[in-house]
Amino acid sequence: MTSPRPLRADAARNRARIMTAAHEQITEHGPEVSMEQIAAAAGVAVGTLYKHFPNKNDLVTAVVTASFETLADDAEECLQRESQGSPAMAELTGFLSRVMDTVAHNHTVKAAASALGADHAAHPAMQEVETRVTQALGPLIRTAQAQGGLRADFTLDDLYLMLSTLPADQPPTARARWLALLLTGLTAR
Amino acid sequence: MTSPRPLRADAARNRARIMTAAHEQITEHGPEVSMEQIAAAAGVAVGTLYKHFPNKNDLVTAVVTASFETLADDAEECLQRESQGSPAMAELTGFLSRVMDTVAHNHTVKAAASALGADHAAHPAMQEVETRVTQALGPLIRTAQAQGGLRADFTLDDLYLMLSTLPADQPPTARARWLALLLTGLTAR
DNA sequence: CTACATGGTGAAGCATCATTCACGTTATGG
DNA sequence: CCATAACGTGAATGATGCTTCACCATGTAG
Repeated sequence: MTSPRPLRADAARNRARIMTAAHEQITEHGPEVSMEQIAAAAGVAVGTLYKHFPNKNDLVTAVVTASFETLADDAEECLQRESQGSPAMAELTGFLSRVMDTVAHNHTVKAAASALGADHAAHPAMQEVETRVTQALGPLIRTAQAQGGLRADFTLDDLYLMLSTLPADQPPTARARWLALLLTGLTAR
Repeated sequence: MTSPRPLRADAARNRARIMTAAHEQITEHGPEVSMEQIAAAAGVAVGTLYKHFPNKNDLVTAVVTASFETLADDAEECLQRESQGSPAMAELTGFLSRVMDTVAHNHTVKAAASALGADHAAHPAMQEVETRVTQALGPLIRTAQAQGGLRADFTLDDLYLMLSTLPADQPPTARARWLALLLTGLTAR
């Protein structure tokens, strides 16, 4: 269903190079890097990019979706640790804090984080990964509330809201302060 | 010091038209509107824009700085009302709330709000207006703390930080929720 | 009323980009 | 080793946008 033909050897290699290069370039310069620049970084010609992706938007989406998985992995590890005795609230704040710091110098994850909670109706791949995040973070939130660390009315949407407003271009001290202020509001009384 | 020559009549008229049109266009479409579009909206030719502003950036800055004044006015009115008996904390939250809602459909004020607290070393005009905001909001913060509504360690920089991370592209309910969560954290215990 | 500085015009110059395509290359099955 | 489908190439195309400039128009001082 996915692959009628196995994809030629060099084609597969180039595709991987393109993904890697695109990821690096977008991470560093944001989604507005030119196709030329991505091609150069990948060591291929522009035309090759279009042999693998119909247009720039699809390439960017592919890259963002892929690094989206990073977030899902992190979230699942949080749930994992929680099941081994770590306090749920600590895992949640750790997650938030890590994402915030990553987003500060990683445009790809920044795009991924602000895509969370948005309706990516068009991109089923994103839909799937978001489900992973949801299934990890949802239980974590409920546990944190049961354990009494997190205010009872806090929802997953609230978390996504926070992720979408992370102060990416602030200095580390300001970011830390931002998180601290918010956390005060999230703590159960 | 400011005007060696009084500026010709039609020139003054056009300058005003340009500012108005630029403001409207930037407010609606963001700072990335083309000079062509601004010129069209102002009813002048592109070249005329450059007779009044050396380049696009300077025009945008002028517009943003001007609508910056809106924020300063609002802040000063808050201080005014406070001095007439209104609770300082209420004025602060009102200010935050109004700015948040404005920013949601006004790209100009959005730019102005996120410029607050940044070091606009190059633009003395912005510097001045920021001083107005600072001198209105600073006392308001201190009063709110003295009256016991605002947490004691809250600073002006914190407020600027919040203003720079306002959730502009979220629906009204999400925005309200965001503010509510935040305010819980800002309230004195 | 006139001279001319000041202001206005918009086509043209440049850059930057995304995207295409006619053509050359190469992996791979037979 | 060959045939050929798959792949790679990069100059060309067309869109968009900022900025400039040679020329025209007009407000205004005298």
